[in-house]
Amino acid sequence: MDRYNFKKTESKWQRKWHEKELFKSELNLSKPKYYVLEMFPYPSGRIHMGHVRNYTMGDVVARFMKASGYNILHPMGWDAFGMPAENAAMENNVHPGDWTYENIKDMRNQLKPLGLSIDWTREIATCDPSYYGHQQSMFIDMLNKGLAYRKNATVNWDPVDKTVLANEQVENGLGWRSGAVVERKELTQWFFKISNYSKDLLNSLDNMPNWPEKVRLMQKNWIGKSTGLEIDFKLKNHPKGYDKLKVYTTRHDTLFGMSFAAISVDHPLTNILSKEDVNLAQFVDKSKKTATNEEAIEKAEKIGYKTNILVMNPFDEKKLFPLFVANFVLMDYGTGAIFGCPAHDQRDLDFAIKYNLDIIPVVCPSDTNVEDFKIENEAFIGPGKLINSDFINGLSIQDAKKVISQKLNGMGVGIEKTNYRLRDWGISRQRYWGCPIPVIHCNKCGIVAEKKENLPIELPKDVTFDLPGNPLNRHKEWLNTKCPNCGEDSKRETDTMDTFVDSSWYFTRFTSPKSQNPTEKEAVDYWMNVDQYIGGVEHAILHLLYSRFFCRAMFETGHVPKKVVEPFSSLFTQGMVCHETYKDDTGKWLTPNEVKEVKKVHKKRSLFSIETGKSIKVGPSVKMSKSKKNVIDPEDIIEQFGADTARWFMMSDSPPERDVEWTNSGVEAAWKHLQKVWRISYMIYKEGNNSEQDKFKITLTDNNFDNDLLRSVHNAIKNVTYCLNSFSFNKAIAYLYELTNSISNSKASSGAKKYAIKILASLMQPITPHLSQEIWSLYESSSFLYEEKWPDFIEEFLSNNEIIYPIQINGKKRSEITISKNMSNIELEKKVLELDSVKKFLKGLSPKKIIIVTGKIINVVI
RNA sequence: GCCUGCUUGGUGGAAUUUGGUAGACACAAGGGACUUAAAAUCCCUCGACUUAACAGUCGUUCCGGUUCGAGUCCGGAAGCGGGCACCA
Repeated sequence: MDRYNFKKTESKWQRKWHEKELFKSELNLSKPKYYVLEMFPYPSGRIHMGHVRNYTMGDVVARFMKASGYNILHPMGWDAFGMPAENAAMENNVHPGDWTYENIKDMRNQLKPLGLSIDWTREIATCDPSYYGHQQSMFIDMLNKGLAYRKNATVNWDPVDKTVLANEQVENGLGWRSGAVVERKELTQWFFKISNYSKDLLNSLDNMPNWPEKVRLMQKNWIGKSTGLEIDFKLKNHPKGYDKLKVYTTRHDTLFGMSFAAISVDHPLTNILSKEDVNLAQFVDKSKKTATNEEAIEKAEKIGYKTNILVMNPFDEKKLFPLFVANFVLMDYGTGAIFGCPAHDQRDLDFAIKYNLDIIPVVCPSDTNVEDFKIENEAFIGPGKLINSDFINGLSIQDAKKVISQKLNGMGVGIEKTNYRLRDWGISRQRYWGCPIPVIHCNKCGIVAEKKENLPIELPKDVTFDLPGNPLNRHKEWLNTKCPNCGEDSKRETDTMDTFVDSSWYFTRFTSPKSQNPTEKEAVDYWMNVDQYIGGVEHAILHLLYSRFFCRAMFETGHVPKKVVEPFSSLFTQGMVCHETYKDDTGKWLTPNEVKEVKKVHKKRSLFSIETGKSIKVGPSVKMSKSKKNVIDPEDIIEQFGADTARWFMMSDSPPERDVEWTNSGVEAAWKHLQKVWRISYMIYKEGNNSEQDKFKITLTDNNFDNDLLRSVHNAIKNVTYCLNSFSFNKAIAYLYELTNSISNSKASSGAKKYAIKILASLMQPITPHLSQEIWSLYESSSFLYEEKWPDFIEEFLSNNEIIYPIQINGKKRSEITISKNMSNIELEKKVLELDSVKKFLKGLSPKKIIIVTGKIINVVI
């Protein structure tokens, strides 16, 4: 018998599928559609195991839904703009475009041997002018609708390289190349008005049952709706024309616990004051030497600068509080100013202790005496009754808020406001390798959109990366242009778009990838929405939220129908692929290929370096990454074991939403199992004569071996179908193991086994398409299993007439009983009490209670 | 720091729906069959402790609660991971 030759078989079927254009999607209004999409990859040049896992999952879904009768769209593209290409350009003196397209070619070649059912005719790359030109056109539409605008924002500024840094390029507050202390710098930048949709983006989350709860929760918190009060505080010693300070608070009930106020270092008042106050200016400079990300700001020591300005309590203008400029007050949230109530806010408390400010408790927990209630190092944020608070004493927090709000409102200094944490989306990047923002700066007309007939504004090819900063700023020919409005000399915008813009609409472009417009009505109406979107949980907030916003903008500018405002009907977030880490005696990381394991002795593993022969320390299993060298190259695995083995292993064992650990033994087990499936398939094929399969009737007979096999087969169909529908690929595989073992141990007739093995091949097809097709073709030489219908299970074959009940005594399993299905509960109780194993515990007494959960369990309470 | 999730044998995990037999299915390990031998394959054992055996006690990160019954529900703690707006 032939050993299963995966190399020959896999390439044979891939070739045939390609020749038949099996995976090409056609719009067909008479058929229900199903759009499967995995998050498209960044073309780094090498696929990794995370890709294998992601794309196999999508492929399993696509093939399963195809068999279930849907018209499938399953495309692939490249998220091709971004920083790595520019870094490569700087390091290796290659053009980012050449580098990117070379990588795309390599990755496509690595992806294809996986045998994915992808329609490659729809492939797109976001760095292609035929893609980003449409993005520019939609930007202009958004500009005209007021959804794109300019305002000042802070960036990470490297004062040595004189360039803007991404957050990931800031390491411990220092620029990654120069090592200089990074500063915050203000630039005028382009923004999308996502804040227009805060409410809608939040509320719609409640109508998305097929998104993971945790993703929706994270987005809710990110959008961060709060209801509070905007209070105008009167100031004393204020600069001219600045007699009021607007503060937003959600805790106006604690107003009488106030002991200071603070404004952001970026607050307009700070700017005014620091012109007169050298020390304040220094403080501001010092505070701005932090990266722009929230984590750095939050973790930095909370410091403040006391100004001469005093803030008045609106109810008692004799009560005056110092105004600080503080580094932890964010200009982007609320009004950029707070009032501090140290007793009931941890940050305020830390600040008050540091600057020796009053700490007045104003909310007392109801189970504590006012005299005993003390605030020490921990602020009290729980519920309680108001104390030390004049006319609101004794009220609940809720009621106190109401009273304060009404009073201040009546005085004309307070207004209730709903606030969102969500900020407008800053899309400007001072970089070359991104989609150019299609506007022109004219001295006469100001900001003017490029004419649509001039799109795409292509990136100039002849650029160099030998100087810091954006090469577009140095490219005179590209930079200088005529104003589309008045024809005068003017300059192009040199900012390019955030790559999240590229990935915010690619899924709509797949529906008509070659259209002369961003989308094509008929195609986008038919194919959208994405029925199943699959990708990493690290995209839970930004990518997914931006896409939801962008689709709303596309709807308002007429590019998609209304339903597309929520483009992803179901979302699945998959876990990462992990591997052990290895370090040698010098602390250097080693790749799994550089390590050899000698046979275990008494469960102790010993590993040594192939190169030096010295022993190796095994570290924890973490996400595969180049830096820790714990990577397995999918190409090697496919070469050694074939795509089906890689696919099978990736889907087995770990549930898809969790991390999976790559182990050699796991892959080998997968490989052995697929060999076994082939072996028994081939043996069964050779058994008896092949017209015997026609003689086998799918019905219960007096052949009990056949009946048992039939039961196994139909249970497997039921379970595998259920598992594939619910993304439980690991469980589906467990059931496939079970069915394989049943067939292999069965003494059924050869006709029954032939029937069983064909079902097995069908059920395995989504996961191991090549092997399954090869088995299928033993019997059905001319048909593609991909196009065959999914098998249905037949209820009457699922079980026999007996049922086994476990019996508990006081909730502990002590015995079991086998009875016929239709026995009454009264009869059952009697039988149970007659059992020796039950009598033993009863000791002649009668039980207090017998609980029978039909079909599940019996509990005897003594 | 803030938001969010996860934790079950030596290992990955299973226990669907509304709380109902903890350890399915695999891996590793140990033993055996076949073989001159090896590879491959097949069979058996496999949470811990007690016991000659029957059987029993404990056991789902930890502490506490609800229940006839808790891996599952509630309250608290610890450990590990993801995100934090310019990585993609």
